[in-house]
Order: sequence, then C-alpha cells, then structure tokens
Amino acid sequence: MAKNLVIVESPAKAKTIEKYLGKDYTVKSSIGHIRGLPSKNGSVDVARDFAPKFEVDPEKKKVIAELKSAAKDATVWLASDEDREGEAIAWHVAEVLKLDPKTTKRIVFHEITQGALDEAVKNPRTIDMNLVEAQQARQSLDYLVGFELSPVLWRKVRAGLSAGRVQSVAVRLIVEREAEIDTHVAESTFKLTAEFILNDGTLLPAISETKFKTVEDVRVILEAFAKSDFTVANVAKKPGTRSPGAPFTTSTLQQEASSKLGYSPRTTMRLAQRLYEAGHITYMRTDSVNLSAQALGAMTGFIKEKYGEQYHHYRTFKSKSANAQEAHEAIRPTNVTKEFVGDDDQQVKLYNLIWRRTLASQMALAQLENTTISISASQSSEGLEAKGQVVLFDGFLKVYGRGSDDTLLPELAAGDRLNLERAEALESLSRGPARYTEATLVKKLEEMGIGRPSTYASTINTIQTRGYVERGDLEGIEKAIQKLTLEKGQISEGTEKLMYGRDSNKLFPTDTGKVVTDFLVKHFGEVMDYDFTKDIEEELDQVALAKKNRVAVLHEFYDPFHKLVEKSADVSRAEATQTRLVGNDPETKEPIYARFGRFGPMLQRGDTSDDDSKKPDFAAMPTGAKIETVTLEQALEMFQLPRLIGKTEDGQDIKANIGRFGPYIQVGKLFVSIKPEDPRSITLEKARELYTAKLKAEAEKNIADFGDGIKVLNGRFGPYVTDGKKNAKISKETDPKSITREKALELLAAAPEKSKRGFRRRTINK
DNA sequence: CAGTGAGCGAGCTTCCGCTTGACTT
Repeated sequence: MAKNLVIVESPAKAKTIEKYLGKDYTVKSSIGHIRGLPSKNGSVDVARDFAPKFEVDPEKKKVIAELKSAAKDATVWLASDEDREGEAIAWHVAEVLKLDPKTTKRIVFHEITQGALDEAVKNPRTIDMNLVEAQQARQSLDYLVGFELSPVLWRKVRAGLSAGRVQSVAVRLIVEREAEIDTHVAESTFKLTAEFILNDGTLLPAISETKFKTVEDVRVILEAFAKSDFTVANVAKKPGTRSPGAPFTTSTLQQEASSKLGYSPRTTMRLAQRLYEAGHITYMRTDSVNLSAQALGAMTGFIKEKYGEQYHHYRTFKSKSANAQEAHEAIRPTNVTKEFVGDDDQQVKLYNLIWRRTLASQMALAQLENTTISISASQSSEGLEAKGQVVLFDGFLKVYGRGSDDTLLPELAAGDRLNLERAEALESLSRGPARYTEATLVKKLEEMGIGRPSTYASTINTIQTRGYVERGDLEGIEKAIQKLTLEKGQISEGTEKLMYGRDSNKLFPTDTGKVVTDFLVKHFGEVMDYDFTKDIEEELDQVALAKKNRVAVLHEFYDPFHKLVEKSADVSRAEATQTRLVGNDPETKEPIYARFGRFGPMLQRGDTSDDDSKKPDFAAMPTGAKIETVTLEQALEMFQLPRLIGKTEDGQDIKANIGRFGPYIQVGKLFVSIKPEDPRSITLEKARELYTAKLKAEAEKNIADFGDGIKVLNGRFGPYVTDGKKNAKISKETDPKSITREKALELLAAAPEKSKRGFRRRTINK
C-alpha cells in the first residue's frame, strides 16, 4: 500500500504524474466535480444564507468508493487544478473523504515535469476557503438565474424553455446580429479595375483606391481614360513584416479548426480529447497561451536544428481573455519532434494544426516587401495602382499561414509608358455585418469573458436543442448589377448577375429565440446585459480575496433579481407572445390575433373563455408574413383553409392546405406537394394533374422488394437501397433493376453509418 | 439527404462548470 495518495481531476493526467512521483505515491482522479447542486427546486436555500445542498453525482459513486479505499492509511494530497473550480473540487473531495480541509495537503503545479512536481510536493498548502466560497457563489448564482428564470418562460412563452447567464446572452448576440443584418441597407458603389499590356505581352492588373458612388462618376473617368496616355508616376517599395499568432487556447483552436479544417467546435473537442488521452497534446480545455519552460527549450532546439538558427525567435504571449484562469498551459504537442500523429485522418489534421501553430509561435517574423506602382492618366486626375508583395524571408510562414502567394510585379520605373488593354467599372453592394458561425460565436463569448473553455461547445449545443438558434444556409437573391467596360476606346454598358445575401453554415435566430430574447431583455435587463458576467466576476474576485463575503454578494444580486421575477407575473401572456389584434372577422365579429404560438407565429380567431363552450380557431401564418405586418385580408384567407377543391376522377375529395413544408393537396392519406401553387387559388384541373403525377411517381418508387424491409427505391436523388435504417447509393453505371438481394445486402454493409450527432443544417427561409 | 403534412386549451420542463465514457438525442 502506497503511503501517499495524490488526487487530480483528469485520469490521463493521473497516469502521467504517477511516472514522475515514484513508488511511494498512488495517483487517482476525481474525474471532474464529484458533487453538485441537483437539478431540482430548492438546491440553494435562499432563506438560510443561500446554503447550497450538495448531492453526490450518482455517476461518481464508484469513483468516490475508489478514492475512499485508496485514501485509507495514506496521506492525501489534493492536486486539482489551480483555479476556482479546481479549489472547489479539492474541497468537495476533502468533505466526502472526511478529511479536514484545514490540514489536508493541497498542491498545485502548472506543468508536468520532474522539477515542477518536486517543487509542488515540497510546498504544500491547505485549501483556500475563500476561493471555495467564490466558487459556491458563482454556482449558486447560476443556479438561481437558471431555475428562477426558466419557469417564467414556461408560464409566459412555452413549456420546456430555458434561460441562463451564458446561454441567454449567446442567443441575444445572434438575435441582435440578425436584426442588424435585417436593417442593413445595401449601398451601391463602383470599383474600377484596369489591365495594362506590357511590351512582352504580359498583363499588369491595377485598381483604383477610390470607391465611386454613382455610375455617372465612373463613366466620366472611363471616358477620360479612353483618351488618355498612361505613365508610371512612381514605384514605391516598402518593407513589411508579419508575426505569428499565439499558441492555441480552446477557443482559438475551435476557430482555426473551423476555418481551416471545417470542424465544428464539438468535433474539434472530441478529436482533441483523443489526442490528449493518447498523450500527444497537452490539455485541451484551457484559456492560457503560456508554454512551459521545458516545451520552449525543446522547441528552440528543434527549430534551430530543423530550420536553422535564423528561423528561431523566442516569444511569450499574454492572454487577452477577460476572465482567463490560466490553470493549464496552452494547447501544444507534447513531443515537438513529431509532426504527424493520430489514429485517423481527422486527428492527424488537427494534431498537425496544433503542431504548426505552436512551432510558428516560436519562429521568426516573416519579412516582406510591398511594392506599389502608381499609374497616372493624362486626361484624368484619377490614378491607378498596381500592388505586389514578395516574401523576402518566410520565417514562421514556413510552417503556418498561407504559403508563398507572391504577387511579383514587373520591373518598371517612373516615366515608363503603359498601354491600357481594358478597364472595367463593376457595381458592388455593401453587405451587412457577418452572421456568427459556431466558432466565431465562441470567439465572441470568450472576448466578452462569458462561459469557460469546458462549456463553449455545450453552450452552442444547448441554444440549438432549445430551438433558439438554427444552423443553416441562406440561398440569397439574384441581383442585377451594372458593369461598364472600356475596350479599344469604346465604352460598353451592361449588367451582370450577382447572388446577394447568400450565406452558408451560419447561426440564425428562430422566432422562439427572438421572442424569448425580447422578453428577457425587457424584463430582466441586468442578467441580459453583456457586462453582467464581467461585473459578477469582479464581485467573485472580491470574495476570493476575502474582501466581500459570499452571502453579501448573493444578496446584492438576488434580492433585486427575485423582485423582477415576482413582478414578471404581471406581464400578460399576450405581451410575452407579442400578440397583436389584426382586426375582426366581418362575419362572426370575432377578433383575429396574430401571435407567437407553440410552433412559431400563428393566427387565432376568437378569444379563450373560461367555460369550454367555445374554443378559438387557429390558422397558419401566410408564407413570409410577420406578426407585426400581417393584414386582416391575409388572415381571413388563411382561415378559409383547408379548402375543398373538388373530387378526383374516381370521386375522392381533394383538399388543399398549407403545412409545415409548404402548400399541399390531400387525397385520402396521400399528400402531394403543390409548390409553388397556392392552395387558395389552385384549379381542380391542376390539382388532378399533380395528383396523377404523384400516383405515377409512387408506382415507380418501388423497384424491388426483397422482404425484411430491404428494398430498392427510386428517391429524390435517384435509385437507392434501403433496409429501413440505412440507405446505400446505387452507382450510375448499375441498372437498379439488376440488383439482387445479395448485391443489396452488400451495398448496405458498405454504406456509411447514418450521422446521428450534431444538428442538421437547413435552408433558412427569410 | 432518400419525404415530410399538427398543433397552440396545459404541467413535471430548467442553470454553469469540471471530467469521461456510454450511447440511441
């Protein structure tokens, strides 16, 4: 039996440390927190100084039993991370193992090296109870916000919704960004470009720095250009440098993996976890940009040997994040000499990205030369510029950043004559602010100091599962833009088509997200304030320094907050659901409302009454209509649906309506999409035609049926094999009719598993 | 990816943060 038990948070870390500490030490892990506030009412007793009622996490019972038995007759060293949460974990472990927090040894270390561990063991302290108090204040506050605010939403908006210090602000960011985009007015400007032909036949592209406001402005310039001689006015060469970014934190890794590899934050974290467990990288949930002395030393040697002395540049970085706790190092390779490591292609790519980023952070600046050739026209004061850039010394670019995309300009001198080949003025439309991606939202939250590295990915998840936010694509609309071309002294004018407003894989707020955000901002402004977390962090720091106590800080927040919760009972459901009286039905005289319902915006005719005698009617919103603007006329039309169009040739009723997926007609149990026809105006003839076509398609759908649910079908994307769960594509060369049962099973076995994780992207209708 | 098609009038929902498996989301 070992005489000493060291308890850390992570099992992977435990394994590594055991090697350094020798046979007198056993190292075990708590696997994160072991106790918490249970997800039910009353976990924080407000009346008794906000006393938290902790409960052991049922999943941790086994871990605790192991820790208890290992702690018997051993000296326990609490070695959880050196931050607020880590200190709380140490305290909970002490409590559960019935150790005295005042005397139990508490150690911390920032890197896993012999030296750092020896040093830590030599200097044990005890649990910092002030820090533990600060953690409990944080935890209680989050619990109170979540468990008092969410029920308000259930009552006022819809059951099952949630609100929280982090998630509600994340949703707010997306809602407000979308509003900015909606109010953005596309501004038109013209950009002028030109090409000069040199004596050796090569083309020199040049641009004008000026953005022209109107087509007249550019026409005047092009007319002058048509009559002009062009001369090189000046050639300016300026040196420039580029410097590498800091080593990865959780947030920057998620961003780079998203933009360079197309991984979602969730995928990135899953892959990083594997790399960490295999010992290839340091811990992946961190907000620190620090590299250990040992790592820096290894990298210095590696860079000098592999690339040469001149490529090395020692650098340290400082964290920019508002509430960085810096309990870990930056994310870096554990062995810098390994360039490619990982179990699969995805892991290898992520590892290599980390390897390159870390290495680059200790490499020399890139030295550049920027060249600008200014060109003047004899008949116009409007000049043109040709710009080039050459990398003189690549430095860190050797491993990170774009490769050599040099634009080398021809050797020209002031006074040289140039021949204009063509010039072009193209209209461009300004774009609104960019929508967030999952990764850029994480970046924004981190900058604002909201959320922690261990929760970014799950926050992104939560706001989608709650239906506040959707990840999707926007098709955009085609716009005609003006184009003027000057060629051979002639100006021609025409238009070109441009897709405007197209977007892909971005976060969009749903109606629920908008309604909930509006409600929370209006009635719980403080919690929704972008600085709320920052302000709370300052208070928590005061608790950690024993300048304030937990109870006082919680009262300061909770007392006014709880009053708002009580006051919110007065807010009518109508207000919360943004109900608007559209008008009265001219026949029944009943009021017609537009409001936000369980499944989004909707129409309601009639009031709810206490007795059950009369229930209101409901109807869907017309496509594209909004609660604020829908007219009585439009609303009345919607109450006409479903509409009986007539009968099929064999005498069945044909009904038309608008459903979740657009307009359709229904015959018996068969639904037929009639997009883009309108159910209110579609003719019987057209409806019959679509119905017959659908019958034919249905008949052709089944190519073969082998029993056991194994079928060859004709789908939207051509023929395929299915077993009810999985689908397999049939290649174009194969005749689907020739497929046998054996062949079908073979195809199914080879088909990839259905992706079940993550959220499916959809096309957003705006 | 492989085809969908209502309901709003009824309850058991919900926080953030630490860490891994187990897993039908």
